[in-house]
Amino acid sequence: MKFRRSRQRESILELLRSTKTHPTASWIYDKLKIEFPRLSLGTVYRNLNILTQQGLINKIDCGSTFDRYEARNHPHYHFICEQCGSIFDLNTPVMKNLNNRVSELENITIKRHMIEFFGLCEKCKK
Amino acid sequence: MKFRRSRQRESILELLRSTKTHPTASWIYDKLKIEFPRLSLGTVYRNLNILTQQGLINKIDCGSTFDRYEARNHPHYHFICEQCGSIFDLNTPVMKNLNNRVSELENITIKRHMIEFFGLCEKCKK
DNA sequence: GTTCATGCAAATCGTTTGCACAATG
DNA sequence: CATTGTGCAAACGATTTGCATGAAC
Repeated sequence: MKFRRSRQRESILELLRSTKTHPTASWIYDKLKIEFPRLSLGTVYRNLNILTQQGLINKIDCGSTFDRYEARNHPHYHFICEQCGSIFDLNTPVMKNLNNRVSELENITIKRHMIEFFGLCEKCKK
Repeated sequence: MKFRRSRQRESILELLRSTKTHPTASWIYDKLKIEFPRLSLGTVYRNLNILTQQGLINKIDCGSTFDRYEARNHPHYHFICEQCGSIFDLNTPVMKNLNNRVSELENITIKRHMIEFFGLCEKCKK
């Protein structure tokens, strides 16, 4: 796939680079509506996908478009297969002191954390 | 809010407790359709929300129903405010050896990981 | 018998897509 | 001029909700 330049896409990238927040598509749409009065949300989504493909921006996701549930038993981390999307519980011990360590470093109060590890599961590795 | 018991809700909890997978609502729906032929997806969703409220199950999420984007610069972790949903980049150094450590422990190949810390941000703390 | 839960269908919301036209190289 | 990007509107898929009926306490 070959990409051409477009003023819309360049403005989206510029806008994302200029902010420390983690915008949603509609936030971007609202901002750029001033520069491009005829802009459509579809264009924003299309360009966000292209920029992600190009590795110029990151989409913050958990590896699934579905809500997923689990019966709470004990704290644990997750391993998510990048190919098939399966989620596995890990036995790796939870870092209990991590919240406190980071709280001190950042000067905020952290109550909990989640870690997702990504890679290929047994089946997809073959 | 007061909750009554319902056979549907109890079966959903039982099902979630009996599996090591991380089911979606429709997977649960399919399984329970045998026991409750008139079951509706709405009921599954309602009960999943109630069970989550009661703390009996976990919903695996990243703190946002919107896709969020950021311009990639350097690896970092995220802090997410449990109240307002804001996402902040942390300066805490990334644990480069974590992938390898966990890979050895679990005997799988981990390529990357994400950490989200949760708590209350400056504004919401007040 | 009052309140909560259910089934059903319609509505909602974020995101994607088909199409005709405009912009890029 | 061949191809990619745009705006617009319709479609999509996961989740939620309104309503009349049924179950729980």
